[in-house]
Amino acid sequence: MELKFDPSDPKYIYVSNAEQAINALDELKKEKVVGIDIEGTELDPYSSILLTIQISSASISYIFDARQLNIDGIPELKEFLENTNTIKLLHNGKFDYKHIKVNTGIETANIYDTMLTEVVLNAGIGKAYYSLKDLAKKYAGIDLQKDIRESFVKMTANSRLTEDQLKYAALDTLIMFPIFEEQIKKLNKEGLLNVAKLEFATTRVVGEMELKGVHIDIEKWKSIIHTLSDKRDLLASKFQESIRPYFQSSALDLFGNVSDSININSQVQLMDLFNNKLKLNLPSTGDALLEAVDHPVVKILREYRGYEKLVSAFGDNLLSKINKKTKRIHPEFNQLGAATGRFSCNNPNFQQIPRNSEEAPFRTCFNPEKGYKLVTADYSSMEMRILADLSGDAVFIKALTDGLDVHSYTASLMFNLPYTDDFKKKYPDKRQAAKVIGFGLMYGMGPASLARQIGVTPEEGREYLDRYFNSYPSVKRFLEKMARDAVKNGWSSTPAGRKRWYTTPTASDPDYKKKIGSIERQAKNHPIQGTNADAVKYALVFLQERMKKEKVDGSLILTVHDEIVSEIREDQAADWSNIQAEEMCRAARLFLEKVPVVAEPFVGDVWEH
DNA sequence: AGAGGTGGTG
DNA sequence: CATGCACCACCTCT
Repeated sequence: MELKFDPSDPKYIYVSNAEQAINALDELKKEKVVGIDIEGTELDPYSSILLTIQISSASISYIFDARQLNIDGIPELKEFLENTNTIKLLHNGKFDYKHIKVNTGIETANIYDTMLTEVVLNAGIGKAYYSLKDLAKKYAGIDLQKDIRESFVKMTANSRLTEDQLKYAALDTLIMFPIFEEQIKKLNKEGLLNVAKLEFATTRVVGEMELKGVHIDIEKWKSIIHTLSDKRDLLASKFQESIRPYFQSSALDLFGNVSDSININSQVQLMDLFNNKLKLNLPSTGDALLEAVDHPVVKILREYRGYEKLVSAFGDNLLSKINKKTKRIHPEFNQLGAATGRFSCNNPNFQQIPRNSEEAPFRTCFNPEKGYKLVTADYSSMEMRILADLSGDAVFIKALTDGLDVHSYTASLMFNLPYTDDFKKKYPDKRQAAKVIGFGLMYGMGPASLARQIGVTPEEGREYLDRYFNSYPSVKRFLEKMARDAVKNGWSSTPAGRKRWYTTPTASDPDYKKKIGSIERQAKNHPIQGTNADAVKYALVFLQERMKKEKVDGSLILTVHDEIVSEIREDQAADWSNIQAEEMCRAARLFLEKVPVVAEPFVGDVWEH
């Protein structure tokens, strides 16, 4: 591969007035592909000063000084960045998209993202080697020096950029060309071009979602946490009292209070208490085990843990994430957070906020801005529908098409009972067993854990599985084929073409069977979970386009695996809720043709459904 | 700093 | 022989 630039002395032109900008854009308009990067003073787009926008051809980078230029007075720049003709190479384009949008209002379009591409090309393997520095090394053999990046933090609205800073800024755009060339070849070879395009389209939507953030009722949140932490503290004291007899010393602390005998949060100290003092002989302190232990100390601990979990994981920390400028929380969405193609979320993780309960109605604290509503829609039993469709099982599909209560119907097949409207009431245990299998199979569950969950012997668990598979023979064939192919090929794929790779163990590996088993389970799950993810991503893209087209005053704000939440102006919310469900179904139907797809919309003043 | 345990979500 | 997918946050301990 031939480089069109000198990594040690990259060519650039510094652009600081309108005339230079227009000349630069005239040159750039001739290119089919450009590289784009920004430099700013901070990671948070709302508090960062945008210093430069670098746009480059394969050989020269134009460094637009965003502080010197009156960007509103150069409509050519907006036209260029928003055009859909020029391919814009970016690395983690979501970041640049957000900074450019907040600082200039420009919505960068037609993104090719070198980072997302690398993750798509390596899903399931080689975790966390996706920085621009890694890719420069891997694809062009170039060592990028990143230490200059820190110097941008100290910049102000007036300070001059140094030669070193400008060269660094230029190189970050130029370096993406050789990476792009090589990645495109791989995308084509692996049939991943369409998946990559889906990710590129999604990344702008995710950028907008992160910029919008989520509104929170701070007082309500504080009040819930306050109540929960009081209860927790009370239980902690009760715990210490109840174990004191087992400890000899009751030392006083500096303030004359009786000090705690053990740290209630330490599993080491709990194990000592359980086994040496209480003689309970427990292998661990997990709740699944403690559930079956009939001892007052254990009962208090379990109750304590319930509150401790909520207070520590969802307490004050979440409030510290409220953005000073926007007064909203801006969680970070990683659109390729899971090897299956699913999103993950952090800072904070909105995908693990507890579901509303009487005592801890956390989700009701997330509400719309005044004059707006939250519109929530989730796919109904999506993964089950995917399994039915992909396996092509005629009986399973018919049950879904006829709108039956699938778990009851499955149980009726398994146990040779008539399917009736009151089946759930008449045979709750049988229905429950069918339900557990229905879900467990999608994770590659075996007879032992099935038996554990429904409280039967392993032999009976095996029999239940057989009965299930006899009812839906194609499901069995489908899952086994997924497992077999993944072990044979070293990868699995969703119908959309999204791949996940596996590191197959060598025959001499002592854990060979265990590892193969793990691959088989992952491969059974991947097309199911991955297709759900593919559908949600298409839905996000469709929804964003539709919102713009219909001039709806609102934003997408959250996605939680099979759910999408938007914040919509009051008078438009009802209509939009139907559109949202409709677009989600349209997205899913790209992959599911044999089963009906259902998305249930809900309009409300808080996050719930 | 990183691992392991525990537990919240879909 | 063992055998449930995908995450992230907080805690303790080394």
